[in-house]
Amino acid sequence: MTGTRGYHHGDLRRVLLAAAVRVIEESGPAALSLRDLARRAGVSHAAPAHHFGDKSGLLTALATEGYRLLAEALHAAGGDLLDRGVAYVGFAVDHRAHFEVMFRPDLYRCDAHELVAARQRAGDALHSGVAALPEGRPTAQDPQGDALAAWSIVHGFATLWLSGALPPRVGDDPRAAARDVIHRLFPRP
Amino acid sequence: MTGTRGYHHGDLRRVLLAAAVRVIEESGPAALSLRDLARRAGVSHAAPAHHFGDKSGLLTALATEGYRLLAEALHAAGGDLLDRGVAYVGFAVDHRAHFEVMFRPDLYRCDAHELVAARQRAGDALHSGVAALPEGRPTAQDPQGDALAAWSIVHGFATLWLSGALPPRVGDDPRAAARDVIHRLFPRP
DNA sequence: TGTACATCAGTGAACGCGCGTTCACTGATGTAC
DNA sequence: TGTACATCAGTGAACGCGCGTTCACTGATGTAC
Repeated sequence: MTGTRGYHHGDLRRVLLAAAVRVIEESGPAALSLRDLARRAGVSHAAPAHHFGDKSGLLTALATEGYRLLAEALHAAGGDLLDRGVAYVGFAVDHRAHFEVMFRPDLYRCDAHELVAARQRAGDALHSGVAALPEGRPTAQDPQGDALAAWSIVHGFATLWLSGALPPRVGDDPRAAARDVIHRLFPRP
Repeated sequence: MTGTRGYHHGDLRRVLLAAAVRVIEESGPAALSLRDLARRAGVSHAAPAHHFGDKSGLLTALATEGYRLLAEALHAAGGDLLDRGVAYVGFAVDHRAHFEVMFRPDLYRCDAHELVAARQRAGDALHSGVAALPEGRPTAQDPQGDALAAWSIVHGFATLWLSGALPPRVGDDPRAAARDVIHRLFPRP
């Protein structure tokens, strides 16, 4: 809050996570170092270890936060599958650092309790959208197959968008472009 | 060929690239170091610089090789879009190190001449599959939209598969699972 | 209201490590004559 | 067939750097009495 701070930072954990997001957005997770984060937070280089133990502890916290944010975003999008798909892409674009770390299980501890729970909740939100598809569709007898196809197409679009591999023709509105792509998988009558 | 080698290695460039593939498959591109590659090749640590200049030079060569292999794989799959999609996923699974580097443009020099050419050829192979779709389809008036959707769904499936995010239920045959997923995007009459 | 004490967050010096890069060198190979 | 020379691939010692980790410490905060 105030410019000067005392011996105790007060909010260091949150500040370190925010700094990590900034670093990853700029240079990717490989460029992350605890010393650099401490420098950015204006704190001694040994301080981060107090909160996260080590680097993979910090990334575990970041991935957990990411799964929570994703679950929230999916729920906020409502029950329609198309909207949920767009929300998935929107999450990836708005939180690219979280998104990138979440799908790099080698970077963090995948079996951490809080992380497992958050991931489960996000997965449920993903699947319950497919259950809401109109009945009488050709593939209605295999909703899990539909869920996998839906996940693939939104995840692929988001990944390609973030890597900058898409041609300029696609435009600069990821949500609109994603909506069109998803619509081809689940056409409306 | 023989166990002993003289002062000159003879095939160091190729051996270094192969070692890089192994390292990336084991630990990801972040774990790559020129000194480690030299060690694995049984060569002094300064030798790699002779062939690649620096690390991003080596990764540029690796990405270029990747785009060449992808273009080959797509052409070898024939003209059918479904088969090309399956081939894309097969390439990603069989050459995960190449695949991973190719879509991390921050790791290499994207404007290198050979790389640009190879990427162009792979992109053409991807698009010409969509052109071969049967006419009279609902979205036939927008083949570029179809191409983007197809690319998204195969890229997403491949990425999810490689990251280990897919549930066990999907099985252990990525090509078969990919075929089913792509089929939902382009159903056969 | 005041004092004593436990707890916790952050400090700063020290360590060893692997890395990339540089540079003068040396051994092997090929070519010209 | 032999010699001289240019070229190139690989060597090995040296450098400085940023990193993670450890550890005894110190300052701030909260609680018990």
